[in-house]
Amino acid sequence: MSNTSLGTSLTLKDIAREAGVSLATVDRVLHDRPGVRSETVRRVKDAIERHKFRPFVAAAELARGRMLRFAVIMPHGSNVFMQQIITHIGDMSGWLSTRRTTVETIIADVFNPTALTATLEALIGRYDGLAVVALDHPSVRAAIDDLVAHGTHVVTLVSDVPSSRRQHYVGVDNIAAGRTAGTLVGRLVGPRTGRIGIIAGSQALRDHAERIFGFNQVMTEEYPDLEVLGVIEGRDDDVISEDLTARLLARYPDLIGLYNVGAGTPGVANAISKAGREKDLVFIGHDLTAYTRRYLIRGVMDAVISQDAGHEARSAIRLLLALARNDQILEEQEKIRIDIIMRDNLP
Amino acid sequence: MSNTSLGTSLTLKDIAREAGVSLATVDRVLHDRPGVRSETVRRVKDAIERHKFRPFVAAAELARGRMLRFAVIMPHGSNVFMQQIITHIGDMSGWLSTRRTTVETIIADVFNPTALTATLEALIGRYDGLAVVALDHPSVRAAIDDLVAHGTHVVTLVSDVPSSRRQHYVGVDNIAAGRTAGTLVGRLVGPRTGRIGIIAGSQALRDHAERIFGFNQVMTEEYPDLEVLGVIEGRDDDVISEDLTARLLARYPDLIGLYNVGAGTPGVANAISKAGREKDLVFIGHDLTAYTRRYLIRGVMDAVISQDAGHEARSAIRLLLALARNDQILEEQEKIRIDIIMRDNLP
DNA sequence: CTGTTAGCGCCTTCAT
DNA sequence: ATGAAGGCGCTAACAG
Repeated sequence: MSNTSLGTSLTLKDIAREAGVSLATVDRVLHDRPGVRSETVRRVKDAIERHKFRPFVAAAELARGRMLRFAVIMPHGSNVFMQQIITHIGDMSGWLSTRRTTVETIIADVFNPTALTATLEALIGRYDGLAVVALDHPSVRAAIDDLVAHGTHVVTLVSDVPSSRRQHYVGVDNIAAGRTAGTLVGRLVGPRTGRIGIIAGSQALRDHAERIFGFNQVMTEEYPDLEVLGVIEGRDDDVISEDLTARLLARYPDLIGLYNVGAGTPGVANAISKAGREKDLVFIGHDLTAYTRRYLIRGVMDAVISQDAGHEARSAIRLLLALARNDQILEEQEKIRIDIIMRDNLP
Repeated sequence: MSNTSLGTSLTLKDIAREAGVSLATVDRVLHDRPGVRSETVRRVKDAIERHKFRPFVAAAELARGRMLRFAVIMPHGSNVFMQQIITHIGDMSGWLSTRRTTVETIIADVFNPTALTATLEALIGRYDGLAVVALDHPSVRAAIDDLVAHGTHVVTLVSDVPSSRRQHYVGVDNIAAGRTAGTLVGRLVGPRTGRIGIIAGSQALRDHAERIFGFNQVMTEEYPDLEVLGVIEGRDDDVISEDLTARLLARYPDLIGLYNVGAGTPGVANAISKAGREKDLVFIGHDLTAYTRRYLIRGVMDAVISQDAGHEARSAIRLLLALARNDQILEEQEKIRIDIIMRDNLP
């Protein structure tokens, strides 16, 4: 029987007494605020350290008094995955209102650097925290850095801007996701040889490019017998994707595997079904939706690679909350996993 | 731009004024405490409903003043997965101390119903919340119900006691986990035919039995050409498992798949390596550990089916916290997934 | 540079 | 059955 926590709870007052100063001074030290002699700072920090004192977050929250304002910046359009994130953010509103926190969803043209930059710049000073689905572009980076410099906490969502000062990235490693797709295709086609097709939304999208990169890595390294065809761009559109897939199937009768990098999965699935290739073609895609769920159950799809939209939504909000209250972040909890979903482990 | 949360924040006082009563009365209604005329209750509830009022958790937490005491009841022994949970619980202690909450780990003989029952009974009235790795047995169920009746919040962890009054189960559906293993073996062996071996700790363990059940379900339904051998019991022990696996491999040269239901995976892996069967034998097991991680990378194992120990630990604690403070539970967040882990999506 | 003080919103006695 | 009032521990304004 081991105690994994501290016994009785100290308060600021105890530390103040210990260090021979007033409450206010301890508070200043605790928050690295100026106006305290370094000698005094040391004394106070000592006392804090000695007792492993951690202020009671509830009291701080109450005393701060202010409401927290967060915003999530999402792309417009009908991408199901993004819709899921928006829905999950909405699902938290009750929980958040109980914490005096509001979240707004701001729809922006995140694929246009100029537009996104303008949107971000206009938000300076208006929110305590921002979660942004951001394009990686110098002016966007600058806008993010500006926001952070002005005291807004920023996390990037789904798509990162690695060189910026955002305090966290909430999303997956897309190269690894692509590699996972590659391994699944390679393993599931088995000993057969033949061609493998790749359909992407656009190779100009960073996440799509990264997934393709990872996919090809695995294919060349480990499945040299499988011939990977050039990438086809379905622009994340069902109709276009169906059309392109149909042509591909007609043209290459020895096509044994298909990897859909982005959206448009219903289109691809339709083409496969119409060609009567559901059984023998290995088909892997991304994101769990009402559609892909059905395709898994029917056996049209063999596996879905997914990042949990709910987890990403909650993680972004949790991070912003922790940053705003400067509460401890449980790093492990905020790692987004690459989920492999097959028929039997559907959530 | 849509606001997903409430505007200004009301307080108890506002509701009190609205309903023409005092703070204390609103508080009573809010917590279903007795001593309020039903007519008054209605008036207050109306006002609360009308304004969608939710009390500020931070204020409640501060006012309550009391520290919360939780305990996690874990089996003794060296099961790595259980150790991971214990470690993750420990990792939260800093975060918890900031919330005036302590967690203790209690090691008990959870496989012995009498012993477990006694342990539980002795805990009545001593904790605000309990997470229990529990055996499903009538006397254990009774003990849990007793605890709940005395105001202790109880969640079951890893292994459920479905008929009890525990307010939550934190863990996975083991039948589905077994089915997932079955699908993976079936798909990964490809078009080959041959025999499939199953090694379990003990068929008397509920979770092992359920996994085997799910595994066999899939094999009979979908892979009738694969002959599944009778279950071998390695008692979750590396040495025994290695020995048994070695015999199996020697006896059945056409063994093409192996499913290890419980622990002892290093033993099984060793036997496979020594027999030089790493490449052609499909090997699936449970739980991500330092070992299984290495086996995935080396290609000895093809996939690991896992439940995230960190998630389970955090989920159990979060649930107990929410229950104790009667804060909203985000159900979706507490669902434990069956993770399929292959080399490329290793976390 | 440091201390004093008035709340923040809710819970909990204690009166009525 | 209901109300009044004093904190809980911290923050932030204001004094000194």
